[in-house]
Amino acid sequence: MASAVKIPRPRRIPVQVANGSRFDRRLAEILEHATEVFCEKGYAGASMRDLSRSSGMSLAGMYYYFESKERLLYLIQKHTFTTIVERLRERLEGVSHPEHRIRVFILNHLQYFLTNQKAMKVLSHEDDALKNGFGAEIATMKREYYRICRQLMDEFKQARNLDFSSRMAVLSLFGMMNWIYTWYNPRVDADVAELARQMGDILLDGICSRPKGKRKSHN
Amino acid sequence: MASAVKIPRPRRIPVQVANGSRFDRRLAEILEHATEVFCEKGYAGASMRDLSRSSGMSLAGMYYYFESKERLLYLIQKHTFTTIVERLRERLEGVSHPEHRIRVFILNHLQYFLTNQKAMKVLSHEDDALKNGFGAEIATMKREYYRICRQLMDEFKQARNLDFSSRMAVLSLFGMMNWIYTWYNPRVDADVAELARQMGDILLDGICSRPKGKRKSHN
DNA sequence: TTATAATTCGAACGAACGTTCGAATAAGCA
DNA sequence: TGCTTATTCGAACGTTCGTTCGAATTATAA
Repeated sequence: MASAVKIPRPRRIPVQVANGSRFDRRLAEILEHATEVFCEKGYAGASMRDLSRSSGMSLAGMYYYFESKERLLYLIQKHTFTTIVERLRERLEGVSHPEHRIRVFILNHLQYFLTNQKAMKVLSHEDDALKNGFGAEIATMKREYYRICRQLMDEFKQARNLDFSSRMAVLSLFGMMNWIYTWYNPRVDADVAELARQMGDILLDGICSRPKGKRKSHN
Repeated sequence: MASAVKIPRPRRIPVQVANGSRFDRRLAEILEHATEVFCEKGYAGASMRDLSRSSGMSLAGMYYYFESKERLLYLIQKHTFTTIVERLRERLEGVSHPEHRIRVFILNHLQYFLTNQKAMKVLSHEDDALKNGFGAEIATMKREYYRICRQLMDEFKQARNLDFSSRMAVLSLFGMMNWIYTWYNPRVDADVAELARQMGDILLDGICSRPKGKRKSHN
């Protein structure tokens, strides 16, 4: 028998093996806890030791599930984004009225934002923490999400024969919605549906009151 | 002659001695460069070595001007806030028409935001990086700024006999305005004055279309 | 010039960082 | 039961972190 020769282990092949495997479930748990910590301390401010403590796993053990802290953030952001876009597509399916479609968009965004407040804060707050490859993919998803909203806005504009900057309207809407994590307090503020309605009102009435070719004077 | 006895130096008394002294000017320079670095890397992500490199001063030399990295962030945020509120007060002085007063607020905010984009990003992005004492003071200034805007909104509401949530209106407005640092591109987007006008239109028309006691139906 | 105060810096401190390694344990299947 | 693979971990790695110290340098005023 030959003396024991060290065979190099094939490390870290998995990353996403089966669907709902033990590995996947544990990884999902870690992502959930990590999201909370990233939300509280920010990406750079959260140490791997913080993250391991929060999910009750040893520091070294974490690296069995992902190869770096950056990759962990990437996994969180990707999962968050994928989910929100997926839900949006489902909800838009049966709705054809342009105004309703925008209202569906707003409701979906706010609903997801408020039930996954931590994840969304991480997503909107740490959007430039990822370098090169990772960052580019997330940025693409973000652009796609913007594109969807922009298209809804254009359809609305055309249907009503209105004249306003879709870009401004979409970006203002995102601003209103994404800022919510800084102030929302369930004991003071209305529920999601009412909030979505109010923001929809502000936006839609705001852009509606300037019909094509006319300019309201402000004196 | 007595042997040389070390007299403990009175370290770090200054912090803000005279107005426009050499010390103050150099400190202002450091703050300016540090703002840029904080903006790019975030508070936690920017190291004291990054900060010292950016202002061309040695690492140790920085500590002559402030006693900790946290205090440096505090100085930046305080200066930014003080300036923006100061300018706002000046500009509101001669204006009495409620709608105009809100438009002045928006213009002032956006103007300061776009000319001091970096500082404002640091201000809105790192608002929970400061601990306890420092954080509390900045939070107070923020509340005061919110209060001013809220009051303008209430006056407008009363003057026009409207019915809407001032809180929602103010926070939506802040959202629209503060989100701007994520998208503004001077080569694509309108100038500040036009931008302020458009955001003012969206907000004011949006909240105006629901007169007291009435509810527009959305079908 | 000389004495004093203001400013700057190289070098180092201990602590915390992200990551790695090989051994130890648990799970799954024969 | 044993064998194999999947999972977990303590201990350590080299680096970088924020901060400090005392000495060196520069400005100020006599």
